[in-house]
Amino acid sequence: MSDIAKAVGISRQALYLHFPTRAALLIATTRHVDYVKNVDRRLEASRAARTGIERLDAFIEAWGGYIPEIHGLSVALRGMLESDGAVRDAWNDRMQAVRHGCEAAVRAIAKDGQLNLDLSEHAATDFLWTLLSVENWERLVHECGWTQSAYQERMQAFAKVALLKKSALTT
Amino acid sequence: MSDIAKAVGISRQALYLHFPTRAALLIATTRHVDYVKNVDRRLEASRAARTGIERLDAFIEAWGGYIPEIHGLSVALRGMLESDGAVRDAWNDRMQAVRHGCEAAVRAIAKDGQLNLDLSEHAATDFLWTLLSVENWERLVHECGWTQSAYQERMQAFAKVALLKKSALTT
DNA sequence: ACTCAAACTTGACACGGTGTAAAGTTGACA
DNA sequence: TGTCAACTTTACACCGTGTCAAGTTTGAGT
Repeated sequence: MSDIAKAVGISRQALYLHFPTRAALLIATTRHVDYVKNVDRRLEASRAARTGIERLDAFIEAWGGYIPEIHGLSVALRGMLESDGAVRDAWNDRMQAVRHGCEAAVRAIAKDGQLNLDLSEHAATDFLWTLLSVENWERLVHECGWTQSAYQERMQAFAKVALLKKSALTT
Repeated sequence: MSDIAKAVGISRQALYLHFPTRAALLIATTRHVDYVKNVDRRLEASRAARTGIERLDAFIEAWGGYIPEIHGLSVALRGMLESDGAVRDAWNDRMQAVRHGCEAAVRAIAKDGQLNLDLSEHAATDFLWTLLSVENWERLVHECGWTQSAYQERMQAFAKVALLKKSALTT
């Protein structure tokens, strides 16, 4: 809080006047970033897709491209997940938005009759959502040194082989 | 530290006599758990496998079955990753052991000529390692409610479709 | 130009958790 | 009996979060 106040050029107490707790500041930042970067619009851009596969690709591109922009914030938020309920709620809320995107893509694939027969829609959503987690992005891009475009292409490929039935893969 | 001292039945200061810092205690705990549960032996059980695919399955079974046992500890450790270099080293060291297991499985698959042609051994290792992260296990088992056996089976299936070339998948 | 409220400042303090320091107790064993 | 290690009690320093109170600046409305 001191560091932020210093950076902003106000006193620490003025910061507390605006944001009663550190958690509140982070949550407000999350909301603000959402507003400025317009996550929801990005995620729903994939709605335009006609086929399930197109939708999956579009979703992975939109979300995968968004992760780098929120990464720093997500690290700060995640550091408080256990200790602070409000942060947990804010984080879960955002992650549920991502999950809905995953769910929609899976449903579109299922509608096309192309979902892997071994998976329920629910399990497929769980897996896609997990695959696309910020943590996995961090590991692959930061720790393993994948480029952003390699990340996106490979995730699209992995998602397809995992979620689609075999007959849909040669398409 | 107070809570632990209380639970152990000694004074907080006696605890500091044994472990100079909180981080040291966690690291020592990690070492002890490793010793008691013998991770390395488990992970290397997959060495016996004759084919790459067998090795992959055995590794996922061994590591996947081990995660629940270290999960609580891993949560504590991860909470200190940013702030404490020694914790980071200890954690990275353990994670590198897992990565070596992944690498060995990937190499065995490549030796069989069954590795997905779109992936280098390195990229395949990166992906497998990421797929099998403790964080993903948490998300799927705790948050999504997958059973441990569903986790293991599905991870084996996902790993195979992601890493093997198409001609090896019908086997 | 004056007033008033909101925004902000300074300075102090409480609390909890980590880690340090010092002096005293206990018990084993040589 | 002496001594050494393990432990205890008590006290304190430091840091970060959050609170409180009193005083100052600013600027919008009349």
